[in-house]
Amino acid sequence: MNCVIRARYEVRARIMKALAHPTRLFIVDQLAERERCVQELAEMVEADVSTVSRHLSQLRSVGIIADEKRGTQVFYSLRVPCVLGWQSCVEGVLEAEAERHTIALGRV
Amino acid sequence: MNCVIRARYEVRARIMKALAHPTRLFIVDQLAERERCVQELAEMVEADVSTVSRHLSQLRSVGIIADEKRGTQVFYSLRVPCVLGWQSCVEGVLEAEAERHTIALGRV
DNA sequence: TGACTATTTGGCTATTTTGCCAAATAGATT
DNA sequence: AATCTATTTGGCAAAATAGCCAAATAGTCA
Repeated sequence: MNCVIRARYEVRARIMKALAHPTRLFIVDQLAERERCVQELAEMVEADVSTVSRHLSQLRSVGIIADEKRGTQVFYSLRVPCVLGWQSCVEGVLEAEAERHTIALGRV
Repeated sequence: MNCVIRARYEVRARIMKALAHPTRLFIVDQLAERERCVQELAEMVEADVSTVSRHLSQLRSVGIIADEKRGTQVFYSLRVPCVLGWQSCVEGVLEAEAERHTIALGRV
């Protein structure tokens, strides 16, 4: 794998990594519904505001969400809704996995 | 976020995380073409065979790839091809990000 | 059986990630 | 200006991840 190819996969991995956390996946789902400010999300996930701020920062740094400051609050919104489409595939992975176990058990 | 909801997002995150690594994304792409054995992939990514074996183990543990032993070799193949579809969205994220920078620069 | 090959696993270190607290920053209000 | 609120950032410790070497395992073939 040469240098330029590797760089391409590193960029992709960075985007995947930004989503690869339960709290961040939850946040993306919430932002799909409507924009939210930091403390609102912090209450929902029951984590420190600073922790949520860092999660949001990660999502924003790869461009998945957008931020807009209004007054003292910062409202975050989903910039790239197609990430929601991944979920159906994730469910597919889970189904395939369940099926595999069924087959494995069936063979006993 | 209650317990059962959290558990659901943790499962999803585990699947995302399995893909959130440049080497593993590369491997998935290669397996989309055709099945490969461990050493074949190790040569391609220029990493230790044991390292690649562990990457494959992660992908298999969440059900994304399948393994089949034939002789002394183990052939891996892509079980859930829909993960390939994520790439077009990843490209979309990158484009949105590029556009954001363009606008930002344009406003200077 | 014994040697050989392919893969996995144990053990280790280095690096990254996570989450909290405390402090800093930015904007609004009096 | 002083204060108050919302958010971000510095710093830290705990946990997870990555990669390599060496050793163990599983299968093949003489």
